[in-house]
Amino acid sequence: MSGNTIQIAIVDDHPLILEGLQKLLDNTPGMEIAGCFSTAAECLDFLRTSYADILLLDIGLPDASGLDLCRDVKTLSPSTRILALSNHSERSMILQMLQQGASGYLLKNVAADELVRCIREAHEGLLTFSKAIREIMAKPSASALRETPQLTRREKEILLLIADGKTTADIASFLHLSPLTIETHRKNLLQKFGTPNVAAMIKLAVQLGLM
Amino acid sequence: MSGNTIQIAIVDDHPLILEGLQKLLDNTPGMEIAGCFSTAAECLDFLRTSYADILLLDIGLPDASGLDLCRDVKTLSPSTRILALSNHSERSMILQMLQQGASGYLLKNVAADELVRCIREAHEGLLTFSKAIREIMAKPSASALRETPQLTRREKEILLLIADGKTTADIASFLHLSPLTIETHRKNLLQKFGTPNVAAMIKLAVQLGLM
DNA sequence: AATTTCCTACTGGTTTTCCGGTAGATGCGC
DNA sequence: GCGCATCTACCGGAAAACCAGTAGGAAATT
Repeated sequence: MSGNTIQIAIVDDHPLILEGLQKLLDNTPGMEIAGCFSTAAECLDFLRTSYADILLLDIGLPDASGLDLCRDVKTLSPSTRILALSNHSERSMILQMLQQGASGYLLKNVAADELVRCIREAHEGLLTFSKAIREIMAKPSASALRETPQLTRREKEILLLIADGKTTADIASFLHLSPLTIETHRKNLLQKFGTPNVAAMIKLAVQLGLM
Repeated sequence: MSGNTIQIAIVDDHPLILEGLQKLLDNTPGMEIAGCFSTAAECLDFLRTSYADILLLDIGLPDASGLDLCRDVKTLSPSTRILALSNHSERSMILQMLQQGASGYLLKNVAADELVRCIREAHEGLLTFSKAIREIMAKPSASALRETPQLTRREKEILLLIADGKTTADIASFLHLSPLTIETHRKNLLQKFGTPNVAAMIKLAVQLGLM
């Protein structure tokens, strides 16, 4: 697989960036470009037959979302470390890429030496970020500060059970309560979240980290 | 607020750890212990009247979940940087703490100099982790590799609308399709996710990063 | 050309949720 | 002791979701 040089694949639909990265990394000792692609499909094709230690992945590709591609790459080649490259820096996107198995996240305005450092760290099996990202992530996010409905103990308990796919009757017998009681709690939950039905409520609850 | 020394608060229900941290940090130049607490309630009380630059937060407290406390602290004192301290190192917990606004995550077996480094970095407004955590996070997670159901374009589209709280009728008129068609898609979605109802499906979908 | 997948649409029936109330018991804080 | 929040429980009815099928046409793949 990997010799003593780090094999790097790059996927980015912007030709200039692709060229720039290619030149930079080819002239860096210990690193080697294994392939350059401008679409998700090409990139996945490559990984079906060849190997890369690191994949620099532009998450703004035209033919697939960064999240999908990240997941697909990890399925195809779990040991390839993915470094996400992006122009935007929304916390939620960063967190989602990490959830999908990315090993790091860099803004595209990253300095050359910082990029090289991040590739090295990712190759050593470490999570890594450019400094700008570390600053953004350490700031309290608006979404984290979004007021979470104040739930009672019972309500939290029932919320979890609902999210597990239990029906009112299931929950009632599980908690040894009347189904009517559970219905009341369910009703209050929907009201507190301000959502019209459980689908929207569960989405909100998961995004707020309540599960 | 903060002078030239970093004001540190600690909350941990394990007396030994509390003592150890206290001794260590009090003997570190540039750092000062602002308060030590063994329960979430005490900690929140303190923050209502006093200030800390950094809060070392044990996420295994008896009287509140780490996530709840993190959220409450951030609401009470948004500029306090939270460093999560924990014995367990599940990816999902780490991601959730970050979502709630934590500035870093350390395992309790962290070395003294690493702890000091992390506190300094967090105080500078940077996201920071102990090395063990960076290793764990860079590994492909089981949950990320959990096979995501293969959804068609239509199904993804409808999944998002369902998660937004739209009813079958809403979606049908929005997409100019028969409600019966939407029902079929909904049914297929439930089957592909293997969930008994939308509540469980939406939870899974959000956790898989599909939203 | 043949096969598979996807999108569309339907039948008919059961279960569950959703909505609008009301209301007694308990425990907690002021 | 009084108020407030919480937990419990109920009614009746409308709306929506859920289940188990069938089926034709379009599009992509082989």
